[in-house]
Amino acid sequence: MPNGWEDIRAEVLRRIRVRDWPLGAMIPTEAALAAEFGCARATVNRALRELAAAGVLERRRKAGTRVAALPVRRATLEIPVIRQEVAARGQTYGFRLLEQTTALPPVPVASRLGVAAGLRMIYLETLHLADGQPFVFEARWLNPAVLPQPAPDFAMISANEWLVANLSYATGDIAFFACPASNREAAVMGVAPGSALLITERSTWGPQDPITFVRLTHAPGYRVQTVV
Amino acid sequence: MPNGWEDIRAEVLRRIRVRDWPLGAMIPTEAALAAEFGCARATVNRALRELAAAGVLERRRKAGTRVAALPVRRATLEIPVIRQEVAARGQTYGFRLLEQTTALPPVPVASRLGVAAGLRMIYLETLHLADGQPFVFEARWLNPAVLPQPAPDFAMISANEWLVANLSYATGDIAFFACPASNREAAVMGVAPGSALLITERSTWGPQDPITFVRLTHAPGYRVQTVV
DNA sequence: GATACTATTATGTCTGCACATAATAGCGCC
DNA sequence: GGCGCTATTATGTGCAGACATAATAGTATC
Repeated sequence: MPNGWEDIRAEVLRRIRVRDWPLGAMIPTEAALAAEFGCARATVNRALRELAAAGVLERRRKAGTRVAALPVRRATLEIPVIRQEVAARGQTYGFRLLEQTTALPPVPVASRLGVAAGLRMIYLETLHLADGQPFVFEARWLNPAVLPQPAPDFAMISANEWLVANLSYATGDIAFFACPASNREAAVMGVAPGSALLITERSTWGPQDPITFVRLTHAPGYRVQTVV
Repeated sequence: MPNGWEDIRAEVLRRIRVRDWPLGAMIPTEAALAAEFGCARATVNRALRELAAAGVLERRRKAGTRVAALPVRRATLEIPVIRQEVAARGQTYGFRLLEQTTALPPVPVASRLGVAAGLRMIYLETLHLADGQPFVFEARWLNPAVLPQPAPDFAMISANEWLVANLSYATGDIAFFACPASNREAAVMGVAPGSALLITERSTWGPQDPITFVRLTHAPGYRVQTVV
């Protein structure tokens, strides 16, 4: 009886699930659905737009709306600041700045970020601790141009957190993969060399400039968890 | 000049980035912004709603809209059918059904899915191939109640694909983690035991019943890639 | 038959208005 | 001061109508 956009979204989803509208099939126009449900076209539009954003429908002007033929699942990850992640587990957070230098980044890092070949960048190694145990090993290349003068003291506030608080809303990409622990990683994390570790790599760009490339080595057993 | 909702979204984002509106600060009301930009409140609403969905703003009725204090990055992963993933790399896809039995699932699987303790489920092992090389090893527990009669032949169509095509739009959760290759995984994937492998685990529920739990073991070097 | 233009059509967006809803702020009362 | 009710307010949603836009389908032309 209440025909809000969420009701319409639910009804459309139901018809897809019970194969009233099979995969790949066209569905009625917005105007037709609005007439059927007794609501404004804007309301149907809102419902269908949400479903299209979720990957359930495919819409094209003039062509109409069809049920996605091979639905692509879209999962959303939430990537909090590491301190928050540790706190959310009920553990106490700490970190140690292991190294800070300025150097030429390796070619893969420079090309990934798209910085000039000869640009010297800040290199930071930070170990994040949960209840005193190694939690994440952060190896970061940072574009010095994005830092204010004087530069923040990354021994006091972790680079991870400073960047989120001061250069947020940048764009970037993220990758996850598994990697055997290098000797350095093994020593820092306190695991055997060759152990299977989950790695997160992130590249981040600001409005104009590249900002940072970071490789996070997670402690064994770490899971990236998602709710669809 | 054109003050569409995307222009307003861009302008709001710009003001946040340049700290016109600092992290955690309240921003003007929809009505005020509509007056400033010379557009309808609905247009401002659309822009702010999108930014709230992206995690940039936090909105509460009556309380108003504020810039998120500690922005949580939200990354969206697209999880295609394995066949499509292989095809997208320009490789030829193939798969082999290694095993199909009916058995009691291990307790962790049963409890994760929330099925009755004594329910026998279908167990499938499928090896997905890219250009003939092992790409993903799929170990799946499947609720027999969701299958039609007669059951599909999972040697002809992979369980992965049949489920997407026939039981799509279910909900579930996804986890990624790194794991050393077991002897079985090492043998199937053709790698050394103990190699670092990326594992994906997915649990899926339909409207009423649990559907499936699947563990995907990815070939070495596999990356889960995201664009924010 | 091939190509270029045009009409049609479904979605995309905007406006201006209205009412619903949730949560705060203020008031009165004890 | 502390409690509970009420008024206010910002967002959430809805409607009807309008125009914009993109893409198809059809038509005219060569």
